[in-house]
Amino acid sequence: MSTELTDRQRRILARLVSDYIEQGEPVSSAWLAEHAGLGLSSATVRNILARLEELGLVRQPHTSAGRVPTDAGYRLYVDALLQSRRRVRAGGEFESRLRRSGTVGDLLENVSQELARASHQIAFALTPASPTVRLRHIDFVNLDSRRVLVIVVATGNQVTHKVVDTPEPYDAAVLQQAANYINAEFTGLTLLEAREALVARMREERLLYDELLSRALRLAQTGLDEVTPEETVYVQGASFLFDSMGGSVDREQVTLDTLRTLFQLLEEKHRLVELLTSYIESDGLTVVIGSEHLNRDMHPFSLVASTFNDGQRSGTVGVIGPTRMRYQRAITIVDGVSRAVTRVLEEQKES
Amino acid sequence: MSTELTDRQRRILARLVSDYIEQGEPVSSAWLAEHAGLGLSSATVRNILARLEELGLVRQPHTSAGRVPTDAGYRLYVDALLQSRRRVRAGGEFESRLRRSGTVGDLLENVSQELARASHQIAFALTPASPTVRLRHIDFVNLDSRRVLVIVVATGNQVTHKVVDTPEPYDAAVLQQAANYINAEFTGLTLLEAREALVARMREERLLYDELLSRALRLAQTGLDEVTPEETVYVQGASFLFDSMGGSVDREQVTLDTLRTLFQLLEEKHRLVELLTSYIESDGLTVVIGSEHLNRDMHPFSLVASTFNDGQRSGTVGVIGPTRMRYQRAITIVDGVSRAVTRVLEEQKES
DNA sequence: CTTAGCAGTCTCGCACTGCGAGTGCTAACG
DNA sequence: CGTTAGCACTCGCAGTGCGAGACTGCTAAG
Repeated sequence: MSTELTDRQRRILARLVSDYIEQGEPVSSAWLAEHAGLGLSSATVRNILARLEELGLVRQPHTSAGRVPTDAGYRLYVDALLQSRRRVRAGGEFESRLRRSGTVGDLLENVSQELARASHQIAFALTPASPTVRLRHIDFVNLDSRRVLVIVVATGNQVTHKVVDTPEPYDAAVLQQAANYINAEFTGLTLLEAREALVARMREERLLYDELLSRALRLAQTGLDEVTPEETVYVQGASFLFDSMGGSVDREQVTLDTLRTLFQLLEEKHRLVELLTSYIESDGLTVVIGSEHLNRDMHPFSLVASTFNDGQRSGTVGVIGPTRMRYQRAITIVDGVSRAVTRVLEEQKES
Repeated sequence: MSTELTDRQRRILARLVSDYIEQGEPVSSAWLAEHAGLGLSSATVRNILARLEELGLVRQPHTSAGRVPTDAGYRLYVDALLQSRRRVRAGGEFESRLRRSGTVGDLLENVSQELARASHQIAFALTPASPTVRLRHIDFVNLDSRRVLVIVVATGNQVTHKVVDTPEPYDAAVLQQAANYINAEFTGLTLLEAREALVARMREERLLYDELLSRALRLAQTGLDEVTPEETVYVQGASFLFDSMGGSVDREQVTLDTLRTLFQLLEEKHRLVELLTSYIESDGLTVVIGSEHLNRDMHPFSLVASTFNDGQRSGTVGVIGPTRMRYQRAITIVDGVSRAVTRVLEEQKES
């Protein structure tokens, strides 16, 4: 592993991986000799392949078959891609559609749809619960004697709501007052800051013994505590996964069982979020290939993701597909979309 | 088809269907002779089966195989089940969880989860856009000079929101006033009624030339127009579908391709809604079997659904599975859950 | 109408085979 | 010493043939 590859080895490997990705069949030495562009005979190529196999970069499904990349082989290939990456700006038509989405939710939904459509793979977009999201507006609606609907609007026009049980009944006027108070005093703070400011204020007000205000404050606190904007995930294009298991059911590494497991994973939002957030690298594009995943269920699959960040809100967009994935394509698309998202968010922040 | 079946034929058919459902293999005449409880020889059973086959109720996959029900066969079986139905009250633990869900959305999500869990099949719950839903609360949030976030709370605590473009800027005070006005005057009306009342009021107010109020009213109207609570669908348990294609890939009628098509259908919410709402019968339980579906893509599958209705809001819950489904079980579960939903909604309406 | 018996049909699993693809090795070559 | 031609060898794969087993439909007798 530690051994550096010669240039020739690298080129053979690259060709092998990309041909295998396109064709889906083990690549033979003869084919490489003829098409790799180096003037080599198949015998020489065989020697090189044997070496690559020793290094764990390729393997043969059975004795008399061509070579197939291992996850490590894909890794080298992808790393090379990432270095010589050209940046492509996503279609302007798409970006203007993004610009038109009113809320972060709409935006991410559009993103996941576009990603799935363009990459023909399963796509996701999420924005995790962020401590830097700021309060924009709050509202209380009286439901009955013991329950109040709390509606919180955060930056990004993210609307969340929750019904909270209250120990004592409130009447509409108090609710209105509480909302007005918070909206006047605390908007622009992060949710955490708002909560702290609220607690501090309550301590002061206690001294004043203003019963009404004090109760309003208490309610406001409960509301803020419970209605934190959650992480939201949008997943699109699940049906594309079926493409990855071509006609030959048993030959491919993606079996019905692994597919099923992945679907289960996708259905449990919290597990999915956990998985994805663990890959949010400091910045930029991440590719996780097959067995590099910590999660066993993901071993047959690769993930191409990119984080976006406008300083206030971060998030991840990307695609999931079989390890035999068109990485070049996926990387270009994900990168382009992610940049578009960042641009759009930056713009909206200014306004 | 028009011919009435004899009692014996019915019993044979019922036994055949239920055994096939349990075992998944074509049922032979010998097996039926021994286990059907009628004191008949296999030869006699064969005669009966031949007759049932003429009637299109059963068929044999190949010459020397046992019989398998056709969709028409399932239909007869299910109709018999529906007549002699015993009602089972769903677990109280589940019902109390339902009761705790604050909004209609939460409730339906809980329902779909419970249905999937209990039936081991893909489950859905939806409430369509309903003209009888009433306005509970409205709120406007200023975003920038041209955009306003409108938040509508309807009965059932259904919160919907949308960003609307406005031709002219509003300032916060106007928005506040507009919201207050609508909340004071129009809550309790259906959305349609509210809209009409608003238009009528605008005509009056125009005469008064109160610029501020008139603009507030206009905004309110736009808001109500655009933010109609949409139908929402919750789907759970998609991964259970994989169970329906047991090991023998080619024998079963559910193939990879049909599965794929169904997944595509499930992903496009609007198509799914269209499909499901078309089955909302006047009342009660509906079972749609295989080729009875209008939609070709649904032919390999059956659907068991039940509508609920609390007078104000209607909806549908149910499950989807292969035509070889445990109908008895599915019907009991869906029926129980649907009744539980109705009860819970009725209770909440009173309070 | 029912039933025993029987011939006929079709699937399934198994073993066998020939073919083709592709490799690894070896020996010769520049 | 790297490269290459040649060759023997290994396997997977698809096709074939065969026997066993499972059911049926039919017929003739009860």
